[in-house]
Amino acid sequence: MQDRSAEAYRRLRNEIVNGDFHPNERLVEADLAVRLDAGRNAIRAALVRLDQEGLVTREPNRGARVRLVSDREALEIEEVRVILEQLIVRQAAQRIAAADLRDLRRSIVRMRERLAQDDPMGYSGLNAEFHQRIWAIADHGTAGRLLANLKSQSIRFQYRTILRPGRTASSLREHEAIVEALASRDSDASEAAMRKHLSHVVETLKWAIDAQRRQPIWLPRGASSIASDPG
Amino acid sequence: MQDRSAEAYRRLRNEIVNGDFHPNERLVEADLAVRLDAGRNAIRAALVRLDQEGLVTREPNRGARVRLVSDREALEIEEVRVILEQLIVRQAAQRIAAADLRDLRRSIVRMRERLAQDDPMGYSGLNAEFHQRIWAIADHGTAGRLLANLKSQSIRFQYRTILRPGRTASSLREHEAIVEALASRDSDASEAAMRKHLSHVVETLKWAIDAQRRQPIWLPRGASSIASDPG
DNA sequence: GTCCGCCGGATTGTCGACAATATTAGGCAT
DNA sequence: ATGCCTAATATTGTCGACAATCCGGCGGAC
Repeated sequence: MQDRSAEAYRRLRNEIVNGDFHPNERLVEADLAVRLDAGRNAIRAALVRLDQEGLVTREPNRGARVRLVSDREALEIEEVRVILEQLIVRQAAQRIAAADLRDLRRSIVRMRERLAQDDPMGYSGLNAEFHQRIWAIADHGTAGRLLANLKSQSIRFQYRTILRPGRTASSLREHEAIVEALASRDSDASEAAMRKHLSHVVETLKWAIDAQRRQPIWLPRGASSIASDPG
Repeated sequence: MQDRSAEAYRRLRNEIVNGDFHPNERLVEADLAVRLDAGRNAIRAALVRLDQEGLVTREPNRGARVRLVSDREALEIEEVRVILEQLIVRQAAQRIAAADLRDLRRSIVRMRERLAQDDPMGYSGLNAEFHQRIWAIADHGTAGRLLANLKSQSIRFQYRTILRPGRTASSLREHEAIVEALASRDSDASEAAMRKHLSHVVETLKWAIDAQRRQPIWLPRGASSIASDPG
């Protein structure tokens, strides 16, 4: 593979991460093949990859489904993310260059704009970009890969955390603190700032999960409020 | 897949992790198919999985090779492992039951035997088992999965660390300290003991890498001292 | 009315053949 | 002898067909 299959993989992955499917929705190879204009084996290879990546599950002779990550697992993922981000920001503090710092500050400015325009969705995108920029600065391939993977698995939950009132403003302040710590090239301070930030993220995630428990909401791709198919 | 392919995947994975191949050795689909008695597509699926897992690399139209992890990457992996093990042992301290503690102490006893018999290889196996037991106690699926994956990637390096003189004895003492901390159900103490242990592991890894740089050794599957094929 | 087993459609798993691409070997000119 | 172009080989990528398996519905027994 890596020719047609890589294309199918990318497109399918995007659709899953974007939330184009219901949780637990069946992924029928033949359907995907026509929809993505690829051979069935290309689809198969893509599904194997996505399975290994944790985005879909495959059962023998029963096909693939988009994987539903449980509340508990979302918290686990976030726990791991916290410590990985701490490791990374610590390393970033030691390697950061002037240009990097400028980029980060620009990110902050743009986030401030989104906050002023009351655009939490736009803010969320910039937030992801901000963290990825730090990964790039740290240049820690292993940790970066793992973080990217974890993020893709839990993205459905991230969506909900956006809705928390007042969260955007505090998030911005925390980001500013991280940048200042990085500017001083102080690993300990950077890690502390990141830890503080992420502890609030975890708290927000718990809030989102509780809110979800009380009143489920989620209707992607025009469907009734119940998520999974009858299976 | 998941029928024949899963079998091929397991066998191939074992062979790679056991070091049956040279680093960078080519993995020709047809050859593997006859050797593992599986169809070529089963092999293909297995290679895709192993690629995603980081054990092999695949280039378009050029096939798969067992992945060579660099010295730098081995250190990165160990860094991540350190923080993941800390997270896990902390959680294990909160969940550990009497039976778990008994098992851990039994592990220690067996390790002591190996040390007395001057059997570092046997000790190394028990060492892996010891850590996995802690993962099981912590019951942190996400972190456990990541750790298992990282370990398989860096196993070639672990082999070399075994040879360090006197390392086994100190390792055993550090393990005992971890068990005692776990016995008191003290998360902070457990994390500290684990951190101390792993800092020595990292140090030993650096030593092994340096030793390797000075005098390369490695001759799996009857071959000349030069590792990769002429390609 | 309910439970059980059988049948038909839908979907995945496997195989073989062929096309596309890379790699090697050989020949020719210089 | 060296370097370049071409042919031959080795290997991967793709397709189609068929077998194996699962799922749901239907009818009969009680």
